[in-house]
Amino acid sequence: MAYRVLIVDDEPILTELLSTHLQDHGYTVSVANSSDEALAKLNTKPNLILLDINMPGMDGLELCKVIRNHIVCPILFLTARITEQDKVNGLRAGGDDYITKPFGLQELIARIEAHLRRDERNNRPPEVLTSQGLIINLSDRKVFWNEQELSFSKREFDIIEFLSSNPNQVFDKERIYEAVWGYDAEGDSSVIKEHIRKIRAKFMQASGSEYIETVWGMGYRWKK
Amino acid sequence: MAYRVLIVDDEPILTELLSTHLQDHGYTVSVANSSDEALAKLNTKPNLILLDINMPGMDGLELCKVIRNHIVCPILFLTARITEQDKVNGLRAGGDDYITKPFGLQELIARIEAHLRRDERNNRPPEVLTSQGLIINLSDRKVFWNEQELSFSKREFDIIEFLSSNPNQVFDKERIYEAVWGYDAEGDSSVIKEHIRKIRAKFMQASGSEYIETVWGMGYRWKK
DNA sequence: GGAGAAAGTCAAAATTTGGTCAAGAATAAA
DNA sequence: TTTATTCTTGACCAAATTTTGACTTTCTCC
Repeated sequence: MAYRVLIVDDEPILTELLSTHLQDHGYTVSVANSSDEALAKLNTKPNLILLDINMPGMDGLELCKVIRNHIVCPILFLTARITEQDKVNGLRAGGDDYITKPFGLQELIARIEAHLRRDERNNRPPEVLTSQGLIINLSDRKVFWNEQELSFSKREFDIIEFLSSNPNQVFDKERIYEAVWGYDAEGDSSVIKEHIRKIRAKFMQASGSEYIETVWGMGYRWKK
Repeated sequence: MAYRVLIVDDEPILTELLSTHLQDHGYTVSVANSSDEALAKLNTKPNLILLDINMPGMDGLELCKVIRNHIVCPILFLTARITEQDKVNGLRAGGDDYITKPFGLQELIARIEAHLRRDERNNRPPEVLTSQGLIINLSDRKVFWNEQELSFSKREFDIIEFLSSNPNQVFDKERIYEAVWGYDAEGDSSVIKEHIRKIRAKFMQASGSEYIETVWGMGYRWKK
């Protein structure tokens, strides 16, 4: 899905140029040539906003504060001024970065990408990032080994989730059973060894590592 | 030291019954027949709270939230209701477990013990640091001599845990056996000398020190 | 020093535990 | 419905641990 960028600047020549360039790089672009227009176009829910500081009427700093009341996304100021005081004002207003005119289009793209990446990371659901290469995304319930996605059944993922969220701690089968099946579940906690076997097999095939360690007589632990 | 349990229920017959039963099992019990009384009795610093959900005035869920602002300990709800929604509400309010009326006293004791055990484990200081170089990590159940990890079986570790947590104190074999195997375990406490031998051998090989000292005719002590 | 009790040693037996497998039961998908 | 997937169970094996008992050593006290 393409990222949406909102460009706010009162110089049509510049906005046209930027718009074309960003579209060439795969972005979906909205353009606003005034503050009012910008506010009206917030409903496009941009992933990132490029904002000119010098505009007639409500200027970029003011606009930035207003925008912040509505949505959370990276806001990059486009500006000619670049005093220390300007930076402070911009950050106070809720901006994320400055790009001084004139700027290279390459640089602009690079900055935009950097901010989108960071934003994505911040808003990303909590992940357990274990040893390099392995990503366990708890809210999507997905596991990646490098680029490859490993598929686990519900119970399997539940066990992985519980153990990997408490790395290095040993949990006996009763405790795991209680955590995954529910404290009031009835049944034999020996099912766990079967699930553990399946989990290990999948990890082993993909990554060559088992991740779950047996502590004899005690239970299992997630080896980080 | 006996665990302290606070029972909060507006039915005197029930609280009386529970109180007696828990006392028989060695617990120190406080009883509150109302929410107000319960709050007043928090200063007994209970290790665990049994809380009736259905009470006049502030109900158990509300009370639970309030209690959570004061102390951290397992809170078990006593309840007749048991819908899925109730569980969610209870957990949201900060409860740890549900026990539905009517319940067996056996089960109650078992649940209480399970929670106390877990609580103790979670609140345990992460590691015992004995003489330089030796690290005994109780929650991970790992022992390090400098960088090297020493491996111990369950019983071995349990013995090390018990002794090293009470350094310099002498315990006779009966006492150690009771602490590690359980007060109601049957068997010959002479097994201990064999385990001690194994433990000593492992420590000796790695560190050149035995750590466990024999006090002739008395028992063993952890030499710090 | 010697008797007797307590602790240490050792190897083998007994038990417990975890891993594996196959098949049946339950659940979800088509 | 059929089909496929997942979950659970029980049996079996292998490995690791725990216990046992016979034996030796060490210590204490007379």
